[in-house]
Amino acid sequence: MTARDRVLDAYESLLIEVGPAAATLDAVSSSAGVSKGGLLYHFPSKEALVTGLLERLRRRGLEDAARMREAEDGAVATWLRGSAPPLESTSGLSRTYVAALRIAGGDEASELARAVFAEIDEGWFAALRDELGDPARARLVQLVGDGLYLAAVTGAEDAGPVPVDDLLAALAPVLGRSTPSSPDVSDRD
Amino acid sequence: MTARDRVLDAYESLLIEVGPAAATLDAVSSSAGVSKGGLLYHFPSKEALVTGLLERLRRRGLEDAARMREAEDGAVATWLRGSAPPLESTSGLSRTYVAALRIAGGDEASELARAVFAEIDEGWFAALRDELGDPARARLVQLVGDGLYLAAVTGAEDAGPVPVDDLLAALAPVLGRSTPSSPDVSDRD
DNA sequence: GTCTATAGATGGATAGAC
DNA sequence: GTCTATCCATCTATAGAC
Repeated sequence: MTARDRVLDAYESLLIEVGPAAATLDAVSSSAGVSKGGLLYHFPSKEALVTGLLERLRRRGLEDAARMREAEDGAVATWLRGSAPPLESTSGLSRTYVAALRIAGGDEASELARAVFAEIDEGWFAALRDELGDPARARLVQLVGDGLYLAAVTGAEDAGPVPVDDLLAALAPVLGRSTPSSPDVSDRD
Repeated sequence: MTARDRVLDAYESLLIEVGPAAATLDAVSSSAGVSKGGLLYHFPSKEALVTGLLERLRRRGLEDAARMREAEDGAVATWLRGSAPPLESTSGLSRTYVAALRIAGGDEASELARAVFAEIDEGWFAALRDELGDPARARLVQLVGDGLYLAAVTGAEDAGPVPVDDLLAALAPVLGRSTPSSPDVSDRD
């Protein structure tokens, strides 16, 4: 793994575990196993570090939206399941998303953050809309997933594993009879 | 208005508008129209300021849950409407909630923040559950509102006014026939 | 109760060796 | 490409006048 990625991983971890205030260049560099000077070679400023995180978020977010469209059990279930992130075990998008939420509205880079959030949210919304057929229900499902993400911000992880199945059951009247076992998806590779 | 409240108002505004990093004691005090020393008389430390904000959040949150139960158009509609906060015009709970979201997971006080969020979320959940009858649908509705709050974190305010009516319409199959025009609420003053 | 002035600590960033 | 050492700005908090 490249040093650049190790730095971003460490930055994410610190943002999630100790918060933005304690995610200093010193803390990030030592956590990543490089010196402060070494970090600043890869990211010439703290803003560059933030930008690097947001670029990673954008790439992973767009990839995720594409993956949702091809998921076996449908975009809706994939969306809700992915929105209830077990942050410890995940090393991918969920972690990056929650880390980025921590710095959203924090610094100068918030304009870029806003744009990236808007772009990937649009990608997710489009995937849900294309599966559900209409924008209103797509927006509804998206908001449920967003609500799950908010729990990561408020720190309500002690609420136990999120009952995604219960949510899908409660949503059933809205989703119609498009249960996960619908066989109308051609199997492509 | 007491100086203490003016300080908290200024702190909220700075958290929302410029973020936690720039919400320094200098900025808060000058924005509130007092000196730094004056601020530190009312709040002996920055942590005390954070605690003061969280106490205000707790009080307003519990009041809001009580108000939801008595609302004319029902707890669900009140919840969704209140979760789509026009931050500029509101001076009450929504503003405090979003401000607190900005510092959640930031400092040492995050343990208290977590507890306060959990408490008021429980109050909202109970109000929705008592109106809807079962916890699964209550949780679903609550998550939709939480999703609207997440937009305040990601900064997606340019998405236009949130179509609460569209959400209620899309949720109708879940909510059953408990339309807002139910006349079973006695008018008290 | 509110102010000014200042101490003490820490963060971001630069310079330059290796 | 990575390191150490250092500078400078800024933030929290204290001391003490009014």
